[in-house]
Amino acid sequence: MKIATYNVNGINGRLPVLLRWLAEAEPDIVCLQELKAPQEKFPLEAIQNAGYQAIWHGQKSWNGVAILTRGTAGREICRGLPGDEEDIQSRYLEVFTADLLICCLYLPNGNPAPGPKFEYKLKWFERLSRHAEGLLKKGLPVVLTGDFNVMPTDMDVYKPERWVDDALFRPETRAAFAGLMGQGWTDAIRTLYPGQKIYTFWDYFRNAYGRDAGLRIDHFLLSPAVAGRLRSGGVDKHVRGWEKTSDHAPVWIELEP
DNA sequence: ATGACTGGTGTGACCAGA
Repeated sequence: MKIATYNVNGINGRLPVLLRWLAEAEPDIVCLQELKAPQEKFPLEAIQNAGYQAIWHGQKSWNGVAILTRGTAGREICRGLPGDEEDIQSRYLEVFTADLLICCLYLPNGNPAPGPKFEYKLKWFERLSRHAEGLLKKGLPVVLTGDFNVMPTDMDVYKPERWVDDALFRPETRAAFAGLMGQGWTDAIRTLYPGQKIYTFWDYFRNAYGRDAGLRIDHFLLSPAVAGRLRSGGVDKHVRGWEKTSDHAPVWIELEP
């Protein structure tokens, strides 16, 4: 069972890259973020022709998340992060498939910090933690994955001192992530590669990819039952080097059957 | 310290991303 997460940064502009990567990587389940497309502009036909069913939550211009499943369709459990009726941003989607609860998230960027966007990020994080704790307490087999917009530790940033005041790396943000982890989640990629430099995002600016000036901000958090099934994982870094590519690379894990 | 790049929107002296 291969599960992937990929912030595509515009699903329609990225469609050739996405289809090429799907054919190459052959993941069973894919969480996508930053569709940047309204609900009716999701390229369902192309996705279906590639062999996938899709459940998605679009939004004009920004955000947007989707969960693709190979072959059979998943069952939608939750659309939008619970806890704030007034939050209309499309950043969270939950689907049950292959006996797993797949939670696809796009946590707010939060810059500039401090400010209202950073406050929104921290509140969103609180809501996520509350919801995630509920899932754990129910003992569900959960894969909580997506673009968290957090570098958890110094190891996850090419130059930590340059990022200490950034919303992705401020103490409050890292503390929120640490609090979430403290509930009992397993950071799959860090578990597989302890002590290694491993990035999932490279800025379009300043030849960041060429210099390997990256960040690790796309994560897989596994509930205890799922963590015991973790076999392998990685970042498809080469995809970041393709033409017309996203600033993120796909990240994936494989679970024992 | 600043700005560089990209997608979407719509043709902006735009916004937002990270």
